[in-house]
Amino acid sequence: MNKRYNPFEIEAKWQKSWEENNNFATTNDEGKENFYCLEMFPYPSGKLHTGHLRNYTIGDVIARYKKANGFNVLHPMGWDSFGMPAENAALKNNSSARKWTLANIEAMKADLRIMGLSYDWDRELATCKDDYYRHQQAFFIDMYEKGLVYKKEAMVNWDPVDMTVLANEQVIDGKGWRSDAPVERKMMNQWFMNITKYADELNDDIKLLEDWPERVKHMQTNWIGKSKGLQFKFKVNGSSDVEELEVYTTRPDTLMGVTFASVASEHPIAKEIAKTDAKAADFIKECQELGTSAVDIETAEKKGYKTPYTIVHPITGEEFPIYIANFVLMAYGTGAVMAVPAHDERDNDFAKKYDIAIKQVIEGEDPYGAAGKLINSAEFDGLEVAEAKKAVIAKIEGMGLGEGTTNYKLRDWGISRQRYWGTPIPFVECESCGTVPVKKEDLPVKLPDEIDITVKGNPLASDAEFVNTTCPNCGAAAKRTTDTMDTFMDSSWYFLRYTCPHSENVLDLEEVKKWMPVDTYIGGIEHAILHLLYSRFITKALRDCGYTPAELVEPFKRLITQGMVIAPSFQDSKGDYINPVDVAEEDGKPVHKETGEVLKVNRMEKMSKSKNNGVDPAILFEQYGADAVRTAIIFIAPVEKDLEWTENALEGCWRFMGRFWNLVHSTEIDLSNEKVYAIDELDTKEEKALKRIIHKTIKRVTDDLDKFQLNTIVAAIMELSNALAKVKVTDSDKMQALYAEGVKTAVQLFNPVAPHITEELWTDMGNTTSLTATDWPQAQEAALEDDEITLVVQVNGKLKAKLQVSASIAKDEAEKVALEAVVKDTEGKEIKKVIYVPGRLVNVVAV
RNA sequence: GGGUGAGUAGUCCAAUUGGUAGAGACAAAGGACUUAAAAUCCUUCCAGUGAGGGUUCGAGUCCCUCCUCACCUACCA
Repeated sequence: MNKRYNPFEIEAKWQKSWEENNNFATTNDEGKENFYCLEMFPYPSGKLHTGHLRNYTIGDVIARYKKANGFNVLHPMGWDSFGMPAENAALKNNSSARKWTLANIEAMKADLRIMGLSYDWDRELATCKDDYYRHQQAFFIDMYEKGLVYKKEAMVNWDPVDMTVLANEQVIDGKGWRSDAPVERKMMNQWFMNITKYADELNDDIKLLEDWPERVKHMQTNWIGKSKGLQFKFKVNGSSDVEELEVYTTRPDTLMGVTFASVASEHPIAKEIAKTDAKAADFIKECQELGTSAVDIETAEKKGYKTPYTIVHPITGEEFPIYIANFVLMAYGTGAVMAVPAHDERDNDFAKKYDIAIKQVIEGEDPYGAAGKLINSAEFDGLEVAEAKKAVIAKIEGMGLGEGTTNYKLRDWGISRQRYWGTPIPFVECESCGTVPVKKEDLPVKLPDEIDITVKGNPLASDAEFVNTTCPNCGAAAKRTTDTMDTFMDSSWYFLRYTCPHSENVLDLEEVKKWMPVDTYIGGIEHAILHLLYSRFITKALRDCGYTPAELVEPFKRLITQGMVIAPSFQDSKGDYINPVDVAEEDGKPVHKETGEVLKVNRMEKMSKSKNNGVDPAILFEQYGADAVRTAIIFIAPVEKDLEWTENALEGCWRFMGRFWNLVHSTEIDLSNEKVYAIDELDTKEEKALKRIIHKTIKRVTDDLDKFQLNTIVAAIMELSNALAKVKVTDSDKMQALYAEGVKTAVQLFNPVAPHITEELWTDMGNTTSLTATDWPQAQEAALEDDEITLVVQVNGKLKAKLQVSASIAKDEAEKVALEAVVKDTEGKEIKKVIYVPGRLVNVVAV
């Protein structure tokens, strides 16, 4: 046979064939186990980037592998298709967010098709379509009725020119990103999800996530930020209106060391004082003008204002001043702190600055550590910190001033967005009935397909047809809620909907039971906190609304967080970033292809638009075909590590494709030979060695796939391929039969990574069924064992000799030959000990 | 400041989980083929595992200290 490798032809051919034969429809075979393989669905920006490429290739390898291993595999894809970019694009192009989004979906779907991914497209969903979001509206109403959704006043970033609410990332240096107007802080009525109600469960269940990366679990834990402490009230002197100040502390043991209190600038006490105290008002204003960016916070000086109010120590009755302090957060705890300068670094700095007393109450060298015995603490003297915490809490509880509590950093989730392109919140504002949910049978509250997006503020609010309705309760004229939902809501349950995308109900309980939890969820580390936390929350909330089975506590069994795709960036003398496609190498230096200018090379960093260091996957496919690109993506780096993109590595994979192709197409050996010899039927060393390589490769590839060590499977297949390439038509018949067996095996093993070339070769070898319907090869145990091993002989841990011995060598015999081999090295020494590791080595300890 | 992870040939990466540091690839050099080049094939070269200490018969792997880098998080009381 002599046929040239033409990836473009065969890839298109097989993609068409898989589609026509519906090869990746989710199967439901009885007696097969189910496997749910999911990659994070993309935002349809219109273009595939290398991050997607990596994500979906990894997922596809797993899905195809599981399918070959006899699982019913659910491997769906869809679109996270609401969100601001569509509105921005509509504004820019004077077109429609919907049309733009749908066109992008089609464009990206075409790109995905070129990658040769094994999706069940019948389950495709798009969050911007009402057959998806209507169900989200339905359970949102249920959650409202269960108290998991509520409205409250909350601070937002308000752009006074565009008359719109801005997300934090749209505020740049305190100004609106588009209007450039100074952003105002404004209280607005907003919708919230009561995620804090689940804080404890979300925190506890992290321990169930055995197959999640540790660091993601840490991030989740830190984000939830559970702490135990004491919340209690000080009596306040100096005011007729304020009688007490409630504080939260994680260090109740230091209560006796309190010498002042500090409150946030937004604290009611601060506001109270500001009414009559101009200096206090000024100070509060100053605090609020301070930016909230990380840099501002880092550089800001810690400042305070001493108020005329004092707290009364609950045990000693002493009075201490209350300060308004610019570093106290209203959002955490009670917005007020009992300050213990002897044992808290920040309080210490503050006390020194304002000349406040410092009272040490714990012995020991490290004042900020939490160990030691209490001193200067009256009745608590002599207690260890842990005991003292309990004692103080008990004391304060006994006095009726407060109680031991648990506190979380986690805040309730504000989901209101004053924008058009999102899921409408299905509520109506009625003058007489208030906030009323839309009746379920009237869902969906449909987002207008076309809308005047150029109006200031939320376009929905200007759409009379959308806004004006009747009250579901009393029938009177009423107005719809015009807020839409945070897109994180859309992505917090899509994985459930995939199990039953055509169901008339929110979810089909049986299907959810069948497929959930997701067996492997693959995505970028950037979603380690919010998306995963919200998804975990919504899964639990849906369970409590009866939509999912009670036993489904966590949505994702195994989480794979892929690393970023990184590349160096290039800059010319003007500082402009030059894309790698325009860079050539001359004398080891990067130069601009057109101008010839030598470019500055920056360090490796994530491919991004701003650094113009990304490569366009479409170009790669055009040049190398999907199989080579997929292989390179898998081969270059382990899944969870950053992938340093180089064209050279891709070229290497391209060359490998050619060599692999030649195993079938430039050999005289008969590949239709189906005779498979067992290891003990083989005669020569070479035959046995090749047999072993074949079966060891099966084992290695299989084991590595099970461990998600995907880069090494490519290396193993290359090794097998290299070994096979050495076989000649002049070799023995058995050798030639082994060649056929080996090539067949290699094709099967390589299929999850490079599905097109393997299908083609499989067919060319005379097979009539698709590889997608072929079982994974099984390693023959007998062929995994060597009959000879290299026995390493060490003296005092240092390598001295290597001996070829029988694999079944006995301990005594091994030690005997080893000692003989190192006679010279042990001469005149006393042999103290001989260590024997079966099948590996003998270590002689001699002094 | 806190947390997490990672440092192995010139480069990307392996190493049976405490047992010969090298599987695979890139790059480089030489050779074969070619009128020539590309492609292809063959051959060769290169580290003692970031530094130091410890445990052990034996450490890339475990423990401690330090350095560098990356990511996350941050006035969280």
